[in-house]
Amino acid sequence: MFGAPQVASSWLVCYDCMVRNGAIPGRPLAFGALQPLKMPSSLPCDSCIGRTLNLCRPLDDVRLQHLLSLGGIRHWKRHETLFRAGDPIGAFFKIRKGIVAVAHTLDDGRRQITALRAPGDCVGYLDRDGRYAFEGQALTDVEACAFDRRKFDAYVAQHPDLAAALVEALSSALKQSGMLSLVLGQLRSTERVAHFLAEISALYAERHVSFAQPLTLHMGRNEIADYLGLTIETVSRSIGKLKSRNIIALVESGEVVILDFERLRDAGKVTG
Amino acid sequence: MFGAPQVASSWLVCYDCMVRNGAIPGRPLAFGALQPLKMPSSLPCDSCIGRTLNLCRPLDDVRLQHLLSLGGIRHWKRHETLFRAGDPIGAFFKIRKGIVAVAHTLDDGRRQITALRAPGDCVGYLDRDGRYAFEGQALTDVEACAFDRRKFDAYVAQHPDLAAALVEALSSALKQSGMLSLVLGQLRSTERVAHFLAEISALYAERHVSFAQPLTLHMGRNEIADYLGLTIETVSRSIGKLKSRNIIALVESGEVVILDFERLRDAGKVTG
DNA sequence: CGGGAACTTGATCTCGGTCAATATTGGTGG
DNA sequence: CCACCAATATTGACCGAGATCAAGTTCCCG
Repeated sequence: MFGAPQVASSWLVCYDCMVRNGAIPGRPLAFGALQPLKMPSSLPCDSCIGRTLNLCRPLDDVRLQHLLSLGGIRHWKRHETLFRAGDPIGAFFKIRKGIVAVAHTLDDGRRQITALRAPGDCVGYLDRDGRYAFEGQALTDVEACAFDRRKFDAYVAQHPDLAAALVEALSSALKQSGMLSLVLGQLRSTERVAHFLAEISALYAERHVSFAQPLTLHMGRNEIADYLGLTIETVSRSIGKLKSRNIIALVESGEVVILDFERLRDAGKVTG
Repeated sequence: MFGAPQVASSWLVCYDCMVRNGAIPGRPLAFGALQPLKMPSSLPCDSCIGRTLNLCRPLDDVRLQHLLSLGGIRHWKRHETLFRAGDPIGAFFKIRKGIVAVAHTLDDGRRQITALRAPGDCVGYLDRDGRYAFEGQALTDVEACAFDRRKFDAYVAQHPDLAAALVEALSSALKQSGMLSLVLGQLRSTERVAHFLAEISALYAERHVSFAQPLTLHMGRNEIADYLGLTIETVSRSIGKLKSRNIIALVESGEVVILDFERLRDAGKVTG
């Protein structure tokens, strides 16, 4: 998908940069103004950082030297942990493939997923006294660039365009987080589930995780429940209600077909 | 005393900068390393911007010229609106005095306060298509620096230290927002109220809004309810429970005395 | 097939919402 | 300073959405 893995001098471009340039999954990429980046494929591409800044452009030698020292690409399997709340911060991550849940767990086991992050997003940036404020868990198999936090911060300090992109990313995350508070504080169970389905659908389409119906949720009922502040039983029942109203349908293997997008958005109230 | 024209060259320092330098309310300030800033008192001080960057230092002439064009200080009374969700973004605000609620209201009237902002914090930065994503309402009389958003963004682009501070501020806000999601999604009513009281107490102490017991909440029951995703009756009952457990006490005029900070934190679960 | 995990469905209970009745506070004018 | 009234807070009775507990059912993978 990113071109053949040619060890030492291949293309290496972020998923979201790819998307921005009109890539169609399974088809060869046409990058227009972009030029090939000469660097090992196991290292973060300029666009991985650049998108943290919405930039996608060739490297000069100096910048390349910096990049080589920042970090590299890593992989996680579904349900594995990228980082744990309270652990000393080592790296922060820019997702290339897969979905990551940012969550927090109470002593008694209650757990709240506070955000879902898709390709192009960053996770693991928030800290408290040098430790992760939340935990990051892979909801699917995940590929991400792992940046050494201190080196990255130093790098950002020298590249104002990167800082601007970081501000943009954080703003977007903060807006989404506020919307989640609205959902958790004000919506009824079925409204929450409807909102979730609409949100997931829009997110996956935007980030090219899933491209069409039927929609693969990539989340079990317990994960949906932890995201929406409900129990798995209530999630199941709410899905049942939406199904009986002919707003959605469940296809074999648990995938979801949205039959009436208009009414789904309507049932979800929050349009954000 | 010295006959100097006070109008155009008075001190002007952010509340939080003041606090950082050990100011005691009602007492003359002792600023230590700080030097007086020469600028009209109706304009934002360097530290208003600088703190957006944790800086507090004298201006050079060039920087002053920029500052003069960015915006000025404005005032709002309790319950007035700083900005409305959906309105085109004009300014963003750095609070000097008072408390601001960031909120979102659904068509049917349900309302969620998604954040509380105190002196030193910024509000009105989040947008959606050039419009405010949330509304900002004064919970007390408020004094804030209003910055023209476009000019400010341009200014930030030229001052990397400012961008870094903005990243810091947004990170902090995002962390708090995640904690609110945890509260709204997982805590029971009395736990939420306990958490709220502990949070408010810490916030006010840290930002020198209130300095001691009894604690003035600056929020009515309906505002607490909108923040915690509860009803005013439930808030009232939860306060009653904490009172009957001798964790808090209510003094005349509705102020709160925290009798047992340990048990209050404990009842609030989330320590963030 | 068989067995375990995930999902659905049903019965019951409980917390918090709703509706309603006071009680208290705060502001205004006499 | 007090009387009055509106706004806000407390308290009570009742109800319902969603949690909890408990079976079933389907799906998946060896």
